[in-house]
Amino acid sequence: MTRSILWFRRDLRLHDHPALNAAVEEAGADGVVPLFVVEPKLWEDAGDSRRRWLAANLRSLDEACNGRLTVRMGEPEKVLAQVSREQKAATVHISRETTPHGRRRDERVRKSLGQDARLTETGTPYAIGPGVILNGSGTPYKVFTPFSRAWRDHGWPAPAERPKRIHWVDAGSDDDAVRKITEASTGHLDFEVGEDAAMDRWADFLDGPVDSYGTDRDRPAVDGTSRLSPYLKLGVLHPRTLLADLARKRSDGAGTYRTEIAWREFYADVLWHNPRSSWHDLRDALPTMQYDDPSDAVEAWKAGRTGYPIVDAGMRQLLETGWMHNRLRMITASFLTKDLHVWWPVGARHFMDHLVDGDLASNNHGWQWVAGTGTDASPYFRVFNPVTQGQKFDPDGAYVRRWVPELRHLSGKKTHEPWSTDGGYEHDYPQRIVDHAEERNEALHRYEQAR
DNA sequence: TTTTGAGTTGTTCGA
DNA sequence: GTCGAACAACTCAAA
Repeated sequence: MTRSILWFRRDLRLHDHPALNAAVEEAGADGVVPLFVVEPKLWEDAGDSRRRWLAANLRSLDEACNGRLTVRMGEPEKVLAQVSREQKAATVHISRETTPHGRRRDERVRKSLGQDARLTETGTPYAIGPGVILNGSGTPYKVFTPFSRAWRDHGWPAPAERPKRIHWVDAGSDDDAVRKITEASTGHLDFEVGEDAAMDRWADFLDGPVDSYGTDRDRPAVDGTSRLSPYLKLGVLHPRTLLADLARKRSDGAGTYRTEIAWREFYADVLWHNPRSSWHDLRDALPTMQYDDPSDAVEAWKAGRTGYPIVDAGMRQLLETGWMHNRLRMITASFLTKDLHVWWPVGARHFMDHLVDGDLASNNHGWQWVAGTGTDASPYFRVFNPVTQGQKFDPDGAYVRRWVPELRHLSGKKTHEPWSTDGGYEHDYPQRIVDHAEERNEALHRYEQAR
């Protein structure tokens, strides 16, 4: 008897899944138990969007496993020990997890399995596992560009073939876990659920939009980004699959898109080497920086009522859909940190609570990049001007009009400055909560003091 | 070891 | 409207 368990975590797919292949190869006719463990704390902390997205994709994965997906609720070290005993499984197969929580959890599981079963890691959610790419001195890169060159030169394996036959074994789900997933999976989602839908979206993006990605990705009113982040978050798609297809494209846009994948890999690598950086400043460059406590202004920011159209449009897109265009993530993050002078984890937490694609490494290091505490030792005087950004990247105001109905009577550059337009406020759009020019100076002043 | 060039995504000012 | 320089000085990576 060599039945094996495939413990799904951030790898909810059947294509290009090395750990699945390892499980199938080992188990053969004795079968593979496809298992998902609902961890109570992670489940509660995920936020409605991400919980719904996870639940819906689990139901899709269950279908792909012929209805045999086993879902259990509880602490993984207990659940895995129990299921492996029940099934007399020799091996629990996983994709290696590299987040702080995942690393601690998997170590606990390894201990709890003891002599009864092995925990075998095959692959990671990344093209190149975090920790692999090192510079000439044998230490981790701290700057993106040299990392991305080394990453590209290192290369990655071709996608793994999906096993031809898989003998799935249902080990029996908890009623409680099934009920939680069923309940959570109802309601609207802005993204098509499941692996087939992810592949379709990728094929559509690859068949055209990717070629103009270099410019269109900065236009929030245009559907010019891949919108694959929710799938990558749960491993419904693996970046290796994307990279293999991109290698057949010659366009500049495809190159830019590959660089974005490199950013995802870079931030995972940074987190691997600096687990504390998820919620603490990566660089202690601003030790005495003065921050303001969260106040009504932060609530206005969260609600999309700052009086700055492009900021409000982004924040409302987040609340309404669980996703925000990347250009808006920068603009809104700059507003919280530079215009409201609030410490970045406040904003990072809000994003994690609402983003369907909320990923600790990418989200929190992205926030630190904006706040000036992250990997980029670049000028602290980089303060996004919400009006200039709006006029540059949403020139006719279409994005603002889509998310801020109070401004639908405006068009063109005026959409971004209702205060200088007759009738700009006739539909009760809020007045600006701060003066950007003043707060920019205040931010520069505080940075100067902190250095 | 020392030196040198470079660093995602910006803004403002003045020519 | 467009373009280049200045912002101020630091860390990193590699020669």
